[in-house]
Amino acid sequence: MLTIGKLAKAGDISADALRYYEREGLLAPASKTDSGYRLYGEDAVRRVRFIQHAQACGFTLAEIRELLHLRQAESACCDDVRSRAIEKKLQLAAKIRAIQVMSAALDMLIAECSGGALPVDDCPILAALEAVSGETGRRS
Amino acid sequence: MLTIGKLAKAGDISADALRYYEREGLLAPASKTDSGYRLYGEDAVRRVRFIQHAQACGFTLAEIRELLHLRQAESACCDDVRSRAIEKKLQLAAKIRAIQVMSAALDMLIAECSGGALPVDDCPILAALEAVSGETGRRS
DNA sequence: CTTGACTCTTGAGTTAGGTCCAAGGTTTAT
DNA sequence: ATAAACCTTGGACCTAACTCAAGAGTCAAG
Repeated sequence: MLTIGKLAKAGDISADALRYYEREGLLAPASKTDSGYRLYGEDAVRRVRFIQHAQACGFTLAEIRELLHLRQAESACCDDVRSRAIEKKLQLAAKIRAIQVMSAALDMLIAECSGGALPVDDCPILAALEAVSGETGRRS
Repeated sequence: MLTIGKLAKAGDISADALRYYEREGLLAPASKTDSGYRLYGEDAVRRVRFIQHAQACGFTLAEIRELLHLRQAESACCDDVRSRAIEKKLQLAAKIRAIQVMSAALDMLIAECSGGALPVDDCPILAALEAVSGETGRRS
């Protein structure tokens, strides 16, 4: 049995975070000592890894809790898990596209500005940011 | 002169958000009536647009405040603005790469699972999430 | 003059995933 | 025996960009 400190070290995570996971329903200690110390089994190490890997895949803690609950439910099948993974992948792709849109907008701004020592009053980037959408920095 | 409600409508933003921008030092009203109502000039519409466009480029409000202050500073030149844009573009690229790493991790999980009606106990995705890093779902 | 729409200030709440702290009890090592 | 290291609970705090609520004052139209 591991105390919270040992588990924290084993999982390279803070004890505070472990208590937070418990509050969030992700990881409960196997038991407690008479004095109230949390005691974790070896499976807790695996569960911490699970949480960390799932986080690295972009799942939120709420989603991870669902995945863990899915594992308990006997009605659930592997497809349920797989579909959640695919859904998350779609979300990530959407996020990437959103950032790419920002990046493209920035590209246009950067392209307008040769980047001299012009005073800021004449900066085409600032002008473009102020202009109505779609208007170019070109002055007629 | 525009009251906050008119400006809000013109900029398609809430009056609360405009007051928030004021607190954050991004947009102050030109004046106030005797009774304390905020009055904005036409330039406020342009400034709201500036903020919105800059946000669409991924700048935070704190960064936008800097851009606006830069415009005031006479020591600043166009290059200062350009370098901020380029820096932001690098940040966005880093964010995209981080999400791509997540996506690739998800890909590996999804590939391991043909997605049948297997009970979750045998789900290779859940197994892989629990495994130590680098270990595949293959059982010897 | 009244009604309804608008605005004011202040302060708190939201999301997510924690971190940090205080005051005190417990265990372990010397 | 006692000091160091550990653990407990509860709550405050953090970021970012707002949103919402309460209670009071203001303004325009009918």
